[in-house]
Amino acid sequence: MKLPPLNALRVFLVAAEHHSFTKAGETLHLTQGAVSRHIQTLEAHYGLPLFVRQARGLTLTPEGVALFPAVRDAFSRIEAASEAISRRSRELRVKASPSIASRWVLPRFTQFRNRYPDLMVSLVTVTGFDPNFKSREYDISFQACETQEPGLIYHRLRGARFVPVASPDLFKDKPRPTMAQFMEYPLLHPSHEDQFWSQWFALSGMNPGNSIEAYAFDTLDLAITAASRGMGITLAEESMIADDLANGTLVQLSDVALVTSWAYYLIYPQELATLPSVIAFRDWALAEFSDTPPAPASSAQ
Amino acid sequence: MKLPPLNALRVFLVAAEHHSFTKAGETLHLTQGAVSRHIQTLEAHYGLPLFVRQARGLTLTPEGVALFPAVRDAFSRIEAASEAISRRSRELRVKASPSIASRWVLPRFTQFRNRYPDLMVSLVTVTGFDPNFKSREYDISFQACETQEPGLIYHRLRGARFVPVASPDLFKDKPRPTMAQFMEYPLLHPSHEDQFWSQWFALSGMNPGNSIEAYAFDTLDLAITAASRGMGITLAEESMIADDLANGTLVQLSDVALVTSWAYYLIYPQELATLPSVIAFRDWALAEFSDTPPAPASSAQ
DNA sequence: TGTTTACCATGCATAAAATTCATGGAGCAA
DNA sequence: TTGCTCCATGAATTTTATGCATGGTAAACA
Repeated sequence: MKLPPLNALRVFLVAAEHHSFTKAGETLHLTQGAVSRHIQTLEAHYGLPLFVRQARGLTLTPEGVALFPAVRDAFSRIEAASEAISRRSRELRVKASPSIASRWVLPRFTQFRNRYPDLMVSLVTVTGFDPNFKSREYDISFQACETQEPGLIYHRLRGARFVPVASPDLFKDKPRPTMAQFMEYPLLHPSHEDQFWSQWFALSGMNPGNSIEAYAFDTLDLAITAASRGMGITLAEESMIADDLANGTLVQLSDVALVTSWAYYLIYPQELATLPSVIAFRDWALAEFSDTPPAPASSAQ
Repeated sequence: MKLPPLNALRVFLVAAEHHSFTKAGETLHLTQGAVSRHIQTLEAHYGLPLFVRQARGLTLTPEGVALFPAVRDAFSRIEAASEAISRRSRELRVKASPSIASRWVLPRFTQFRNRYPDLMVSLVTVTGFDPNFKSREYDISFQACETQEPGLIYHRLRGARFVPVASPDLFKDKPRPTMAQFMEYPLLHPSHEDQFWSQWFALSGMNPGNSIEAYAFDTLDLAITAASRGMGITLAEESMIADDLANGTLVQLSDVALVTSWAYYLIYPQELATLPSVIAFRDWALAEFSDTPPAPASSAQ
C-alpha cells in the first residue's frame, strides 16, 4: 500500500474547502506558507497540480476534484470511529443496588468524580440480581452474588456480615437490650425473602418466637434508615453502617455477626478490562470498599 | 474536525494486520521502536490502549477492533482515489489521422518516449474529423480543422501547403517534367473529396484537362507512399515529405504550393491542461511540428 | 495608467517530530 | 533455569514541519 502524505491530505482537504491557502492556514492554525508547502508536497507526490492558482482565488484541477471527496469521506470515517472510541473512554456507567448505591457509593462518589473530573460517570440503580452487561446499560456493577459467569471479571469486595443495630433513641433512658430482650422491640427485616433474623437467632442459640415478621423492607438500606429513625432493631450489613455508628445515629447491640454464604463483588465484562475509566473506577472501588488490602493495580484482574 | 495522528494510524493499521510491532516495522521499513512509539502516540490520543501486549503475541482491545475497519476502509478509499489520479499522470493517448501518425508522429515518437520513459504513451489512429474528447478515447489530438469548439484548447501547428512530388525513378533518364508535362504522368490524388489537383493547376494558371481523376487514395500518406514507389505524381503536404526529399525517395517538381484554408492543430480539452503528461507532449509537439518558433511553455495556451 | 490589494511561493532559520540505536524487562518454552 | 521473542524506553540524531519575512503576480481600484 502506497499512500500519499497523510498530513498533507488533511491540509489539502481544508484548502479545497476554503478555496484558499490563507484561510486554510487560519483554520488549521498554520501560516499560509506551511499550507502552501503541504500542497506542494502532495502535488509532488502525485506529479501533477491539484490546484489552479489564480489571482482571483484557488480552483481545483480535475485531479483535485477527484481527490477531494475521497479524502473527505476517508477522514470522516476515521473521525466517526475515533469519536465513538473516545466517548467510551470518557463515560462510565456504574450499576449498584439501592442499598449499595446509597450506603457505599454515593457517600464517596464525589471524591471519585473530583479525582477524575473528565470522566462522565453516572450511577445506575437497579433492584435485583441481574448481571446483564450484554444490554450495555452499565459498564461496571456492584453485585452481591455467589456464582460467577464466564466473560465477566469478579473482584471480591467483602463478605456480608449482619449485626443488630438500632437507634439509641429507641431505648430512651432504658439500658440497651440483651439478645434475649430484642423481642421486646420491633424487629425490622431487611429483606422479604431471606430469614436473616431467624438465622441470626439460631447463631446465637435462641428461639426467635413469633415476633420475627414484624416489619419487612425491600432493601437493606431502607431497614437501616428505618432503624436509625427509631422504628426498631434491624440486622444491618456491617460496612453500610460505619458512618451511622461513628456519629451515633445507630448503636450496635451485639458482636454476634451473621456471615452469609455470598459476598459483594465488583463485576465488569472482560472486554472492558482495558478501558482506563473501568480501570480507574475498579482501583478506586477496591481501595474504598474492599475489606482486604487492595492488590496492586497491575495484578488486580 | 479533530483527527487522530494520521501517520500513527497507518502504523496502527499495519501493526493490527500483522499482530506484531516488529513485523509491522519491517513492512513499513521502520524499526520496532518507531512502531511502538507510533502506537503509543495513538493510544495517548485516545487515552486508552489499542493493543493488549502479551508475550505470545499482540491482540487488539475492543477499541482497537472498532478502529481497525474504519482505518482500513478510509485508507483504501484514499488509495483508490490516489491510484486513479496517478494513473492519469502516467498515461497519455495521442490521436492522429493515419497520415499525421505515420508521417509526423511515428518517426519521432521514440524520441518522445525516451525523454519520458515513465509515461505510458499510446497512439490512436482514427480516420476522419472527430474531435470527440468526451468519449475519453484519447487525451490529445493532432487535427486538421478550420473551426474551434469551446472547451478545447487549440495550438496551431502549421498551415497545410501542397506541392507536387514524385519518385525520381518515375522519370528514369528523362528530364523532370514541367507543370505542363505533369499530365503525361499518372496524377495521384491524396483525397477522394478534395480537388487538390484542380486547385493546384488553377493556382498555376493551367487547365488540368481530364486526366485528373486517375488514382485517388484515402489518405495523404498513402498517396505519398504510392508516389515514392513510382506510381505517379502526387500533391503532398510539405511537412510530410521532408525525410523523403532529404534521402531522395521523392523529388519536388514545382515551388508552386497550394495553401489550404485550414491548418493542422494540436487539440486537447481544457480540463486536461494541467496534466503534466499533456503539457509535456504539447510542448514537445509544438517544438517538433510547429512551423512557427515555439512559444515559451508557460504561455503556450 | 499607476496604485493598491489579496494571494500564493520561497529562502532561511528554527522548532518539532520521527527515527534509530542500544538496552531493559516480561512472559513463554524447552 | 536458560534462552528466546517481543515490546518499552532513554538518549542522540536525523528528518520534517513551521514561522517569518519577502517577493512576485494578477485583479481591482481610482
